[in-house]
Formats: sequence, C-alpha cells, structure tokens
Amino acid sequence: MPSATVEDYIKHIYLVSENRASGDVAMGQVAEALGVVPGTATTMVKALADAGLVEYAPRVGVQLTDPGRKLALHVLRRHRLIEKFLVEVLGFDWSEVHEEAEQMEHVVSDLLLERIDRYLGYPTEDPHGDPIPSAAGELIPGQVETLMECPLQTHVAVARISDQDTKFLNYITDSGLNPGVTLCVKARSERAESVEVELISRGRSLTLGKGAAVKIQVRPLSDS
Amino acid sequence: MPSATVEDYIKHIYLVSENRASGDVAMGQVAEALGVVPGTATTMVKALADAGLVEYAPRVGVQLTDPGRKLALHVLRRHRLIEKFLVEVLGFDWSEVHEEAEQMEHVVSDLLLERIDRYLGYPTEDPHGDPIPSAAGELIPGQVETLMECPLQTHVAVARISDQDTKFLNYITDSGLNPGVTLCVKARSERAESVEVELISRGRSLTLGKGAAVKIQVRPLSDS
DNA sequence: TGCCTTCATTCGTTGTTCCTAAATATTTTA
DNA sequence: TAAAATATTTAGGAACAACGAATGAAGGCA
Repeated sequence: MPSATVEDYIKHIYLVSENRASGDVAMGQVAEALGVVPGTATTMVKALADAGLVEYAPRVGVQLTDPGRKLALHVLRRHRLIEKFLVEVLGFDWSEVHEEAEQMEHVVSDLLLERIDRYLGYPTEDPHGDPIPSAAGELIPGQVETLMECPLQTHVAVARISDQDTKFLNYITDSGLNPGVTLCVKARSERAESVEVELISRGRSLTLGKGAAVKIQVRPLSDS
Repeated sequence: MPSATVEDYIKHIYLVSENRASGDVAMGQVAEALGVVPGTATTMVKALADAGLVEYAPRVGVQLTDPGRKLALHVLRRHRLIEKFLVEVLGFDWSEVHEEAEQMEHVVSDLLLERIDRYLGYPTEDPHGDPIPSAAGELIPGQVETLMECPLQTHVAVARISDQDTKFLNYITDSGLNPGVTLCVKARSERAESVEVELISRGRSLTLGKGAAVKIQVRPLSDS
C-alpha cells in the first residue's frame, strides 16, 4: 500500500497536469506543489518511476502512467467523497473540510468509501464543484467554460489555463488568476472585447482582453 | 501531536490495566498487546515516560500518568464514537468496524469528533457495549456483573478478571475466557454452585464453579 | 557563437521512528 | 540456591522523507 506521501505526490502531479495542456509536469512544479526543495522532488519522482506510477524523463518532466493515474483518481475520489460527506451529513462548511479530508483520504477503506458513496446517493461533484471520479477510476470532467462564455455575476473557479507560454502564465500568476481561485465576472463587453472580473478572495477587480479571457477556463461553483 | 504508534501504546496500556486490579502493567503484557518483542516495549515505554505519559519503574511495570490516561481516553473516545457512527449511520455490521476505527482514530480532528457525537445524539456506549469516554475525558464504567449474577441466555462480554493470581489467570487464558470474549450463560445451578457458559466464537461450553464465576466480570452486549 | 541565467540533478548527510536479535541482568519459583 | 521466567541493555538496521550545496544541462539573449 502506498504511503500517504506517495499518494500526495501522485495526487499533486495529477492536479498540476490537469491544468496544463502538455503531458509533462516540470520538477519545479512538483516541488512547489508538495512544498519541498527540487532535489527532494527529483529523488521522490525517481522512486515513483521505479514503482511504476510515473514516467520520468530527466530534465523533461514527469507524467503519470496508467497505474499512477488510477491511484490519483482513487485518492481524489476519497478526498472528494469525504468532503461531500462532511458537508452534506455532518454540517461542515465547505471551507472547513479540506484539511480534514486531507488526512482521512489516506486511511478510509474501499468498503467505507462505498458506504459513503451509497449514503450520499452517488454524487458526481464535491462541495467545491469538482467532479468525483467513479470507483472504476473514471472522471467525467466538469463542464468548463471560458471567461468569455460563463454567466455573469456568478462565482466560478479557475479550472485551467489553456496556454503554455511562460510569459502568459507569469501574467496569470501575477494577477492572481491561478487555477482554483474563485472569481466572478462582473461585466463583459463584446464591443471592447474585454471582461471585468472580481477576484473574490483578494477583493479586487481587473479587466482582461478577449485574447486572454478565452484562455482562462472556469467552472461554476455550487453556492452553499 | 503523538504518533499513531504512541497512541496505540497508550491505548493498549490503558486497556490492559483496566482489566487488572493492580496499577502496574508488566512489560511483557505491553509487548504482547502491541505485537512486538519485549525489548521494543521497554524502549518505547521509556520514551513514553520521557514524554510524561506514563510512569515507568524498571522491572515493576508501567502505569499511566494523568496526561497519559487523558490521551488514552481520548483515543478510546475517537475509536468508539467512530465505531458507533459506522454502525448507526453507515450500516456497518458491528463485527466489521474495528479495523476501520483502528485507522481512523488517529486522524479525526476534535471538530469532526464533536460533529459525530452530536449527530449520534451523544451516545454513551459503542456497538460492543463499551462505554464512550466524554470529551472531558471521563468514563462512566459500564455496569458489570459477575457470571453468578448476569441474565441467562444473553450475550455478554468478559470485562474483567478480578483476580491477580497467575495460576487462575492461566486457567482463564487456557479456557478462552479472556477479556473481550463473547459468551452466554446457558444455565446456573445454585445447588451445585456452578454455571454453564458457552463460548460463542469457539462454539464450545464449559462449566465453572462459583468460586471462579464470581471472579469473572461481564457486561451485557447490545445485540444488533 | 558563447555566455548567463534558470532549472534540474546528484551527492553527501541528517534525522526520525520503529523495530529486531542477542547478551546480560534480575526476580520468582520450585 | 539453581533453574526458569522476565526485563533490560546494547548494538544495529531498515524505511522514509527531507535538506544544502555542488554540479550539470538548456534555453535565451547579446
């Protein structure tokens, strides 16, 4: 059975690669996602490669194998079902559940997970609006829309940046539009080809041109 | 925060000492309860003593301190509330829940535990009939009766052997009457001063004299 | 083209946690 | 008091997960 650390690495590699068009995740990103120095990530990823969970090409990056992806989805399924359960059944606020699920996702058995799933009526989304992978390891990606299409005055989360260009990604980071961030489209002007979005957590707004807006994919957040 | 291993040591020391009149638990018992060689137990118990969780007297035994007992009860509370929750809410059979709770007891937060407790309506017993310690760390011991008093034809669990004599304890062990074992009093004869009990899991019966029967304390099992 | 910056890798270490085996010491019991 | 049962000490090791610093490779820029 994989250690909690291994599960965390695999999970984060999956989550990072989900938000990138290309298949390879750079080591720096792995290191950053896990909060370790790059050398640690390299060592660990090589161990994951030995275990058959990833394919690792030095100086190129890392990519999940089929078993790796299966494990990632399994961990994600645990995490998201647990979050859903905590919110739906035990009355947690959706902002409180992450830490708890982070711990529990490494210990709940398949049997328990099955019961939770059944109890909840086989939900397809967690409280944050993220899709819950099936027991078979399939994930129906949540519907995503670009910032040019999504409804106005609604909370959405940045799901993916469909661009690989470093400069653009740096701009995204600098603006605080990283994947996972919650925002709200206040206004959209077809004429000016621009949208005005408000970053909820930072409480500030910014305006984007159409060219940038179409590269930013968002998914609706289930308000609670 | 104590490691899962530390919690397990403390829990088992508590459980063993609960079934002994004297305060000191021998190292051999600790080792056996944890499934390690005696040397390991000695080392670990010394570490627990350094941490202030137990008092350790070489070649005499180990005893929980107040913080140690508090921790033990806290772990037990987690374990038993989780078991109760799994049975009551998620439809587990009471025989399935132990392993699951064994894992979860080391990760659930106080907050989650509080919610579980509330959801269940603040139960006082787990599915095995064991008392659930309060959040404050108090435990109202379940009522126990001797084999001479308990109702007939009812499932009961051996709770405590109120005798320290090695020979007697050996006899108990050899007969399979260890604490925790489920049994059923089939018949009791006041004239002959004897009781006939059936060991459920082994499916065999034996007859005890009054002298032995009064030393064996049992508690009722909530049938489910 | 060639240097420089950035990113990744390697290497040597550290540190924790938990464990065993075997020799030694002490206590209990017969 | 010797033998048997228990504990302790000592020495060591395996697994895990991390860091720092030196080294190496690749891409960007002049």
